[in-house]
Amino acid sequence: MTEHILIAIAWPYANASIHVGNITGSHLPGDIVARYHRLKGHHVLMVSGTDSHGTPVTLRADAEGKPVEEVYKRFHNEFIDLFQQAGISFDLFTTTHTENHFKVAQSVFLALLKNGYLYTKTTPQWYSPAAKRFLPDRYVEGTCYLCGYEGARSDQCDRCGNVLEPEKLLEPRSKADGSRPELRETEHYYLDLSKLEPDVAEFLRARQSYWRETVISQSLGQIESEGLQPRPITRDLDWGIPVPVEGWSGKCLYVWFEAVIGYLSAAIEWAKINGSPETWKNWWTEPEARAYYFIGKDNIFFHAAMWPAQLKGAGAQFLEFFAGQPGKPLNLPYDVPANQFMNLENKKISGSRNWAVWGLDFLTRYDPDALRYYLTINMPETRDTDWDWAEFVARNNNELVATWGNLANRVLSFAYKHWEGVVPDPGELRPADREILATVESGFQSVGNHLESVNLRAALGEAIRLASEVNKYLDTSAPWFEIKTDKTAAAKTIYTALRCIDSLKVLLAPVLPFTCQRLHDYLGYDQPLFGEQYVEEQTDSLGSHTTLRYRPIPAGPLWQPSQLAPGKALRPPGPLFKKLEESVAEEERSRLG
RNA sequence: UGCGGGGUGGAGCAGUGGCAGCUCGUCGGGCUCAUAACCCGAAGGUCCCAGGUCCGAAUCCUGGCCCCGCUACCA
Repeated sequence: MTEHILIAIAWPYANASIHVGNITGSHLPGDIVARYHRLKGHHVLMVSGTDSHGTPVTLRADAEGKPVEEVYKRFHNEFIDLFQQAGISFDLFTTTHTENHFKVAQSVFLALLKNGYLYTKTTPQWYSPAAKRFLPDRYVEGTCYLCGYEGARSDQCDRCGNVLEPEKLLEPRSKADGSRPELRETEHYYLDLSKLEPDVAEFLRARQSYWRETVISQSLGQIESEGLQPRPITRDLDWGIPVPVEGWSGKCLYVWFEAVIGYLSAAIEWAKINGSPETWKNWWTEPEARAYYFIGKDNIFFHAAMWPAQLKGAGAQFLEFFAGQPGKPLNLPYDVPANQFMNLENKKISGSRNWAVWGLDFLTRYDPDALRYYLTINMPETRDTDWDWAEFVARNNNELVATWGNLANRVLSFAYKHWEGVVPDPGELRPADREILATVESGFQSVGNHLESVNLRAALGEAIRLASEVNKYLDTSAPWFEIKTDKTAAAKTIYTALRCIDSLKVLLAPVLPFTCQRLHDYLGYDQPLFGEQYVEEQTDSLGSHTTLRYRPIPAGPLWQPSQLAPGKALRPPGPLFKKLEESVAEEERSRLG
């Protein structure tokens, strides 16, 4: 049966480049699961985009003396470049700065308003007369009214560790320009999360059995101990989505509220530019559809508690405001398999200190599948992990190159050399041949189950273990010996081994799409394993924005054991991976900091 | 202070009640198809410490010690 799978990936913020921690945290795991479901023949919709709004972007633009649009677009285009090179195969990677997203976000707001989940409240906020704007709490520094520390942020003191009431800060100054802000009254909308708390708790309890422990404890656990408090969802800002209420000009939807709505608006945009504007509903309002959200641990509460509250609160009324007619309510997340963090050489990644491995920079020196392999086998699924350059080199050489790459290469070159470039005819297979085939083919269940439940390390480990089984089989059968005395026996061995690597190619393809495609070509196939990524410009009333898209191949399940036919023509093989010098570790370490 | 995550052979990790496992490294052997790759074997652990529960604990309970994160625009 064909399923609809929504792969929702965290939206990178438009004020910093993407590093390996970001990639292993959300983009790569999402892509692996998406590719797996595509191979299964399911209908996958994988979306994300650049989170373009908010104060940090405007401050950065001010600092550079450039228009804010220019700054967000620079990062947006950089993200697209990286995702294309790394094979992060979004059906649509867009941005929050689109006419469509504005309308979708405003419709969610209006639905919540109509359903009685919003209220307004007036509070004092720090206002900068110099910059003529309100400042976010963390951009106001001053003296802590509890301990007297002079470098406290208005919402939190670094020295005494207390959470502060921003308006009580002494000697306030703007972090942007040092000027002295003043308190001004301002009115904002609040999402009454306390009203939605029972719904959110029920939603989480229903999923408790299969969600990651860390995610449950940080969402359900926190709600049970502290409850859900109302939160403001608007800000005094001009770079963002206007509040769709008369008399509220100069105020925008708060980024935490608005950006997550991108998962919905991107699906809608995708359907629209595909010329089938209603199809997004297959993923969003059909209850059997499953939505997976790939995020880092810092985002757990927003995705596992707040976003479900927004969706539940908007409910069927979303369509009333968006399309002018009522419809089904929106689907809540099926799973939020959040990852922990990846450190770098035992220290926390820090962009500003250049303690980071940047995605684009990495790909100028190494291949994308080497990156994807190391990030997957070392993915922070249950705890923080560490990127260690020496380990990267060792795993690349010992596992990727030696166990898997060498297996494919030795089988292919032997076959190509001794059977004039075609798959040998094995005749009747021997018990040992059938046994190794059964072992490898069991991977479609075992590896598949791991991918299905988003245990990607385990999935990859299992696939590599199966490759190692084939190496043992080859050693036992020794076709290089058989060929001297009994070419028929060697044909059985090599045919069997070819079928094994043909199957392993599929099992590994979600993690290693580039090299598996190469192997697929060597094995003589003409149809590709996956569709292709391409860049396309979209135009709307806000101007134009670049999108990264994916052109799928005709549907049909490829996730099944090899059916390699004897006599099939092979193509001249070559090594799939590059072995790395051990000196690489030291060279790379010297780039840090 | 508080909250969270950890302490398992040289390194990195898996393992939540039943003979302690994986990858790498080390040592010895085999093979020569393959990117000096592949295969076999060996050495190496009081599973942080001390109590407790249990027929039985790395795994559960109690107490203690140590490390890391939450404190910076930074996932």
